[in-house]
Amino acid sequence: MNLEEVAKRAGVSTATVSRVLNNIDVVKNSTRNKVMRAVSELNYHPNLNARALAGGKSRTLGLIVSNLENPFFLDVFRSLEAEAHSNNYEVIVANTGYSAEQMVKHVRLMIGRRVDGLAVIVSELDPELMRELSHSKIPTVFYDPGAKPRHAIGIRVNYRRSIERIVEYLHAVGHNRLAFVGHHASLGPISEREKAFVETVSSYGEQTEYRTVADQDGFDGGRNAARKLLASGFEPTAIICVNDFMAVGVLRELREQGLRVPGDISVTGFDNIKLSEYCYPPLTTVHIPREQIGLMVFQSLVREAAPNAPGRELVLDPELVLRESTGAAPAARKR
Amino acid sequence: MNLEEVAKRAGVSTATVSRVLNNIDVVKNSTRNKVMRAVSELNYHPNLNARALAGGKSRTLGLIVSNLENPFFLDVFRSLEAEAHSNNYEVIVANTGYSAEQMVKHVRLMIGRRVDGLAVIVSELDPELMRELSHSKIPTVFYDPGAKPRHAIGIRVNYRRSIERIVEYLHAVGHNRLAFVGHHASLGPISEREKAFVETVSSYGEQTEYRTVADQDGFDGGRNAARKLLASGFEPTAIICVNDFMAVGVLRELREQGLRVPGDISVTGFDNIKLSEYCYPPLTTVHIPREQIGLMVFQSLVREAAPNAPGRELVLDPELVLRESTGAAPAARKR
DNA sequence: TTGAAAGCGCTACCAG
DNA sequence: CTGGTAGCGCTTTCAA
Repeated sequence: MNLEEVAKRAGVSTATVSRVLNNIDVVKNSTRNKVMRAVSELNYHPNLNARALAGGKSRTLGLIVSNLENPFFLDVFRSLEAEAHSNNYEVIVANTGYSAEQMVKHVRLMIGRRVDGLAVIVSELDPELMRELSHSKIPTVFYDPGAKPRHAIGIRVNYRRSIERIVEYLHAVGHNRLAFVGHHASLGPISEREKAFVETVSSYGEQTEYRTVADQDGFDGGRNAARKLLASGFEPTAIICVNDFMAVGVLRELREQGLRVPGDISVTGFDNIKLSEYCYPPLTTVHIPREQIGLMVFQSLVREAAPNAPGRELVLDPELVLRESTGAAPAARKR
Repeated sequence: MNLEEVAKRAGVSTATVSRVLNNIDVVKNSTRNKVMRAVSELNYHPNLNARALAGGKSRTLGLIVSNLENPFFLDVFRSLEAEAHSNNYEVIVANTGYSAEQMVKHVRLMIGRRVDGLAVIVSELDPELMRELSHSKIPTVFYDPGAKPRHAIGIRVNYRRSIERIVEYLHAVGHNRLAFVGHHASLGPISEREKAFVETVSSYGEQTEYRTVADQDGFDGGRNAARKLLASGFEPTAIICVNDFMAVGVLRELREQGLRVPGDISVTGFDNIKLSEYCYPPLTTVHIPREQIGLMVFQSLVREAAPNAPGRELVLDPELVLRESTGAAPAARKR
């Protein structure tokens, strides 16, 4: 089924059918109707591949994320998609699962598909790959939630400040043995959150101890991290998690070891995903506006968008959300 | 950047480049190397749209689901994708959010993309749409997790039996006021789980009371459902949820109303998503093997697959997973 | 307002 | 083993 058959049936040329299908309003109304009828009678669906090829654009955006299982990424996807849809764009998601191999593969796929824009929200960015990408001339947005934005695109979440607020708050209510739970992909120099943690805690001087652990992103990873932490002999009064997703895993391990939250240990998350309200106890966390991120990503990818060009630079400041997973440090506890 | 430029650079014809890129092993090794070099020097990425157009196939599968936020669907996606990848296929997901409009839109999009196969795992199947789809000649698998499989494709989860097992178990430990929490999309005649619930409970006769409620799929929906249920005056000894996702919402509402689980009320989920182990208390649920579903979907879509054709029909039987969210009915409680 | 025709980049068939 | 070339289905001038 193709344009030609439709054209034949409607008694017009393929050019005219194309015009009708693309809402080019030079077509006489009666002609348009004939075409429309033929289209529906034949149950015709334009071949998008041919369209993209001939037209040189796909009205499709690509989004590559590290872990769709983590609601943070899913939320960004949904928000990007919502914005895209209302601008008549589509978005294709790809999940790397933190694998560099998958990352390469999906980037190439996106290039192969000739997406009109690509958003890369991952932690495993390889410089070589970035070159390959920029070489492709596809408008791209990099956003590494575990690090500072690579290419200035006007989105900046102040992770450092967020962590500071968490630590300050905990310190204020008496916590002096803090632990940070990160995930592997956020280790190393790129981990803004972890760095911020270490620096902030260090600034309190000797009387405040800290430790960091890491495992995979996810429930299991959080649980393992907590287990390792507790097995290490360090007895934290509070555990700061790199995200809510892992925090839920941490909560479980604490529960199983008979530790009360926040009675014995306070726990904080990060992102403020829906689950952070529904887990037990509900998590104290930092709200990261995924909707805004999706919106900004769209706007920076699609030039034609940005209706009233809102400054292009948006710094998202932390908003601490206090819930039941945190409280005052246990008064007297052996060191 | 296209085949021709690569061909020119390598000093061969486009046909040869194409052969190399497609691993057609008639190419002399030295020639292949020249081409490979040109490809990487030019940072060439084949245009997949052109490829699909010319080749008549995309090696891409489409998957449409109701609610990616519900880990059940995400798991099916990941499993389908894993299987697809290992067979050199790609999969594109689309989320309807239970909206019929989105459903139509995405089906058309998939047809437009000329996917080589389409899996539709939703609750909002419209007969008209199904006609449109079958007209498109794209191999399709329908699988409605809330109903019985439409097109026999060899996957069948025995939902009825699963619900029966849950109810029997609860009844055996003394529960006699049961409630079912469903979601809107699973209402009506298509809701196998709800029907099974009603019928099973009814079979216990007068001494066992029951009620059903429904709300949106999700944490909030579960919570609302629980709230409505409790506000109705009915005092269930156990709440059977259509899936784990909603069950977590139910748990929260019970907690906020000061009801203990399972002390005052037992709660069950369905699917056995990861979260069911991590919520509090961990959910008694029924394990639904998403990995198998993804695998079967792939095999029924891609004929060339199914290496040792495993019978094509797989009935997945329920496996009850007992955890802490259920227990004996509270001994003496006012009716 | 409409039609004819030249590509878009690639595959696959036919020769050689 | 390699090249030439006819499409794949659609968009987009250019003319009429």
